[in-house]
Amino acid sequence: MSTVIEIEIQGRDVHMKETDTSPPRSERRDAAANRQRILDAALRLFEQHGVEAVSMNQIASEAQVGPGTLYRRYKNKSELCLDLIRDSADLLFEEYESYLEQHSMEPAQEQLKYFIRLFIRFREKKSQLLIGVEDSSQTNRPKSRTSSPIYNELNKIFVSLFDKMAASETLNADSDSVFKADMLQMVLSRDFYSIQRDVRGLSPESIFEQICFMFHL
Amino acid sequence: MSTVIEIEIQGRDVHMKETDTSPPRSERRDAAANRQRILDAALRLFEQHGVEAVSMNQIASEAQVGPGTLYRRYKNKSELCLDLIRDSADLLFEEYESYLEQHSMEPAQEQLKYFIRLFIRFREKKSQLLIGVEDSSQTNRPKSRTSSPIYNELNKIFVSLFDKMAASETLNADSDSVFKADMLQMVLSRDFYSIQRDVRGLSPESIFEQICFMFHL
DNA sequence: ATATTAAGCGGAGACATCTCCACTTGTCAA
DNA sequence: TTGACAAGTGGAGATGTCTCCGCTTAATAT
Repeated sequence: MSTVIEIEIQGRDVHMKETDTSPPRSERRDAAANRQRILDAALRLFEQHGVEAVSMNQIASEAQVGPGTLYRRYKNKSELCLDLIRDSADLLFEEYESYLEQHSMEPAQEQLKYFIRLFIRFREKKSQLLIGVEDSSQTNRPKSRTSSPIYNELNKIFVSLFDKMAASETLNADSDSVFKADMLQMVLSRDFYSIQRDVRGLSPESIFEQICFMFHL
Repeated sequence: MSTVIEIEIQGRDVHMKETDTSPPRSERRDAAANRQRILDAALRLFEQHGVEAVSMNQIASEAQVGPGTLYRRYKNKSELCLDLIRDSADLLFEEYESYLEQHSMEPAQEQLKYFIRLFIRFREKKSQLLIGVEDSSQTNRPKSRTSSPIYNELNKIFVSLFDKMAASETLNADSDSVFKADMLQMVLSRDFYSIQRDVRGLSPESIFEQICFMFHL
């Protein structure tokens, strides 16, 4: 339990500043260096060969650390991708925040449409890494997708938007916002999105329109 | 290419009769015996330890064949599960056919609802094996889910039903039946269904109702 | 400076998937 | 029967994921 919390804290430290000698026992300097080398190596290999084609072993040896060291930080490739995409994801949320501040009076429907558009752009730009995040490797299957922090952040946003929409509608039936949100995320997930894009041949714009239609937006 | 076709034919032979000495060069007797032993072993192990916990190696050695022999027939565990579930799936489709014959005049909407109910029952009864079918192991990822024969059979049914519904509606907008069908299948897939059932705590009935609501049924 | 100590390291190895290919064995035609 | 041959076999091994655990070492207290 405490372990999990500490790792969480370390992760945030790295994202905040460089020289941070605050009370909660900072990350060892050599460990930080290794972490950076891992991230660099992973990014390089991913760009060169594609996320799917690169193995954890390759990353480890490219970063000149043992496999154990790599797995110590990242339970699997999915978590590694998550770390690599974290900054972009934060940017996505920030962009949405700043939009919200300037369009706080717009109907929730429009806000939702804006966010969906934003997310689809994100998906297109970071497709490779996002796919990496989404398929958790076999061993820790049990919870998988739903447990990803990004999934939950997104879910919170969608639920609150659907709630707002339900509240503003005069006659609304038994629509469950959580169900709707999960469904929307399913539709925006790799599994569905890739089928529509690559198998069915839809453009991102068409997909957006179909989604809006299905969710009455 | 020809290989694929022949395997297909052999598969059907086994499902049709026992002693079938028809022209297209039947399956060797010893091979058939092995196949049966594999199926038996797999079913036994799956029931005892759960699908996810059983490895292809275990199945092979339990069936007293080499790993190569096992993989010769089934590219992965997913295909093996498919073979084990095939009969039940056929039954599902047959049950639907016979329903259709007796309710051919009902609105497509009702027919669709009936089929969804049928499928949810199927899901509940065969959850273990169905999950096994749905997650294709890593190596042949590219196409995965969409390419499963069962996925396509289901898709055909859903598309035709949505088409029928669209036709009977006087004012219908740009609703794409294929998109809807894919979406419905997504919602009935392991990924989504399990979340709703196990994480969100919904009962099969609630899930059914939510689905109907979301698809205007 | 030095000792203490837990974070961090790395690689051996358990176990999984899947391929390859030299060998065996039913089957069929002669 | 028997020989030819394709269908079928099995297991070694390539490659991958992930764990375990004894050793190393940076950070802190003395």
